[in-house]
Parts: sequence; C-alpha cells; structure tokens
Amino acid sequence: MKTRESFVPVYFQLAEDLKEKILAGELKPGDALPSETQLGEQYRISKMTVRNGLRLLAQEGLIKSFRGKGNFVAHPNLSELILKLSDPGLESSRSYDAKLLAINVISAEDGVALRLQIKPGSKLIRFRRLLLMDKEPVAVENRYLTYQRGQPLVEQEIKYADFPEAVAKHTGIITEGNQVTISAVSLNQADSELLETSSGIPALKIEQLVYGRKNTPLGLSIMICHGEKYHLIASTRSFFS
Amino acid sequence: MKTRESFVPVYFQLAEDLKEKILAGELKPGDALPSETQLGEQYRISKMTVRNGLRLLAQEGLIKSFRGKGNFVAHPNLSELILKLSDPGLESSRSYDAKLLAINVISAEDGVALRLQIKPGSKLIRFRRLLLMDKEPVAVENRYLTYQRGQPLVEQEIKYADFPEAVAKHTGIITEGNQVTISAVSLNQADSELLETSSGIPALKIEQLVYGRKNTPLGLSIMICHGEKYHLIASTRSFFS
DNA sequence: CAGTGGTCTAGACCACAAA
DNA sequence: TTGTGGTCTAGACCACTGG
Repeated sequence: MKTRESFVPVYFQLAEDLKEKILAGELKPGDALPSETQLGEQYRISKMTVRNGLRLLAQEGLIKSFRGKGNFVAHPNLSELILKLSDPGLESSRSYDAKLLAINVISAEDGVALRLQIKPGSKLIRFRRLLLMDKEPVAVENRYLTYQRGQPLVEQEIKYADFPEAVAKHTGIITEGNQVTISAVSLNQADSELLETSSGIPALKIEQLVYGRKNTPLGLSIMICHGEKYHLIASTRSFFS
Repeated sequence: MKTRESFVPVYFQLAEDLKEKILAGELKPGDALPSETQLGEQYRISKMTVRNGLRLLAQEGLIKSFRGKGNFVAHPNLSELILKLSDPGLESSRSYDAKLLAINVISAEDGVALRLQIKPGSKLIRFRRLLLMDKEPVAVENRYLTYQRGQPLVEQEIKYADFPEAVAKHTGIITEGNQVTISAVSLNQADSELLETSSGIPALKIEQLVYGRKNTPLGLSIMICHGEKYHLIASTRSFFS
C-alpha cells in the first residue's frame, strides 16, 4: 500500500484498514490476524512499521497479542470505562465554582483513620468546600490530608485550595494512585442545609483516596453530591491523547 | 546500561529509571527530559529503543511528547479514572448472580426513545433482570434493545441473557462505544419490592448507552442499585494489559 | 539554521508455542 | 523444528520548533 501521496503515516493506514475489517465483521473476535511478517509483505512495509500499527489497535483494545501464537481480534470489553471526575456534569455550558468553607486541624475519627491507615486521633488537616454550578450549591466536599513533615503538600493545598486543578498539579508529583468509591446515600441535616435543600434527599457519595509512593495513603476526599443536580459521566476509552 | 544479565528488556529499564527520577521529584512536572538522542547515547542504546521506553511513560501519563520541542514530565491528571462496571463491589469474596425477570416487546416511551434516537412508540425488546450478591438482590436492570433486522443481536442477547459477559462478547463486534451516567435517586415502590427493602431509600442509577458504528445507539441499560449494598469502584490506570 | 520528535527500513537475535 | 511475536540496531528522512 504505502500510499505516499497522503500524509498519514503508513502504520496508521494499516491500523485503519484492519480496524475497518474488524468493525465490519470481516474479522471476528477470536480470529487470528495475518502474522506480522505476512502483513509486512502484503503492505510492503517493514515489520517494525507493522508492529507500530498493531500497537494502535492493541491500545484501543481491538486486538490482543500472544507471543509465539499471533495477533487475535479481542473480545471487546465494554465494562472498562473512563471516568472523568473533575468536570461535574460535563455540561460545559454551566459555570463551575468552588467556595472554601473552612480549614481546620482535627483529630482523625475512626472511619477516616482506618482509610488513611493512621492511628485514630492523629492530627489531620481538613478542608471543607462547597462546589457550585451556576451559583447553585451541588456538592459538599470534606478533604482530609495527612501531615507530611517537610513536604510542601499542605502549603500548596492551602494556597490553591479553591483551585482543585492547581492542587492536583502541585501535589501530583508524589501521588501515584487513586481509588474512588461511588455510592448512594441520604443527605443528612447539615449537608442538606449547605446544599439548600431538604434532608433525606438522595445523594451521590464519592470517596477518593489518594496514594503516594509505596501505597501510602496521602489524603481522603469525601464528596456528597446533590443527586439531581450532579451526576457522573463515563465512557469507553478511545483515540488520541 | 544495557544490563544483559537480567531478562528485563532494555527499554523497560530505561522507563523504570526515568520513572524513578520523576517519582522521586528529581524531574518535576514541566521539566524537559534529555532528548531521545541524548538518552540513546547515555544508555548506549538506539533511538528506537529509547522511544520504546518513553512510550511506556507516555502511556502511564507520566510524560508528554511535543514534536520539535522534546519530552516533558506531565502534570499528573488524577481526575481521569478507570471504572470497571461488570464487577459489582469488587469484593470477589462475594458470589454474584443474575436472575432474568422478563423479556418483553414494548413500545418505547419518550425518555428511552430520546436516548436511543428513535421515534416514541417504536418497538423495543426489554429485558428485566435482578442482580444478586450473596443471594441478596442488590440491583434491578432494565435493558432496552433496538431491533436490528438481520443482525443476530437479539437472539444472542436472549440466549445469553443471564450471562452478561457472554452478551458483551457476542454483541460486542458491532459496538463501538459506550456512555455511562451515574446519579443518585430514591427507590420507587416497584423497585424497592424487588430489592426487598423499603421505598424512598437512596439508590444509584446507572444509565449505560451502547453505540454501534456511526454513533447509532444500539441499546440502553438502566440499573437501579441498592445504595448500601452496591457501590462502584474506580482507580487510576496503571501497568500492564 | 540546528535540534527535536515522528516515521521507516532491513536486517538480527531471542523467547515462546505448537506440531 | 518451524513460525510467531518481542526486542534491538544503526542508520535514514521527514515535519516541526525555535533562535
């Protein structure tokens, strides 16, 4: 093939060709692709270029490679989704803001201590924030941070407390992982007042545990989100970065 | 470096080295990495091998490449998570089962028709399933499928209706995308009876839209999940495939 | 212009799988 | 053993960025 008239890379053309065959059903899940050497001969391109193209398909989850056996069309896995947390509701038409309610030093209660793997009663920094969409309160966030001596975590957090993106950027270097749990709860009295609604209303509870190196918990964020005004959107991964 | 005594690929060692430097803070977000040719000289490996290693870091979101400029340590994005849907609760110690309640042909109501981009009143196949954990009902699922003439979608769905994994595998070829919306609602009367609890209890509502080629909606799944017994877990992407 | 990342080649050897 | 994917090389040219 190697259509040099176009400016798309050859490996990309190969990938598109195969993708087309897979999506059209010409190649079904479980089927073997032609071997890399065969593809190289068919398309008159080198093996490395073939592999470059196949890598694209593998990244999209369309094929799987098995050493010594071949490349095979994958059984699509629709259950793995990408969740984007930062952007509440995704409706970019809406304005988004956050209001810092308080910063205190508190003693860790049992539940929080357990999750952060510290002793109950240990000192923690707590942020309370109110998240607003279109100037309406939609969520309350409690963020707990372990005090890390000598690490600029705390100062940065305070400085950028009302800019969650900035927080992520500045504390991010040391963070290695992140686990989020999503559940449904009823609004309690205090939170319902902050959210300017009545208690008992259903709400999303989003717990976010941030880990540093060696799986040390660094912080915990618990968000209580108004069920009707705030929702999460996730979708299958695809394309570019 | 090129330690040939070990069995780890050279490019992998390079990636680990750089990763270490980044995680240790030696290289900070925004910093430029040595150029690919420089790295090749430092490690006495060829440029392609260097690029192979850098690709790993790029996939993990640790670095970003800019043509003509260089490779740079990325500002970590903790807001992009991977959500695994199929596995309810993740506690693998629990047994998981599904019970098919009914399969009917129905006329699409407005809300469903809108999401599936069809005319209200069009014929749809509806599955109602009850999801069980430890033999306790935790969620009700309503699945709506457009009737696709000549495509074995329906038959496969029926055949494997109680094996969601199988459904995914067999219908998967034609599906290209997937969008999930998560919100919090109150249990209505009918659902609360199925879930053997009282109405008004908070519940997770998980809407899943499956698209085929050319962004044609193929099906819609609406799950109502018992708030206390069912929760979702997501985490940052990492490692292998 | 020089330097960078992006693509591509035509070989080579390795580890692994299946017959 | 043969064939497969996985790694690696030492070059080459391109497109882009910035001074």
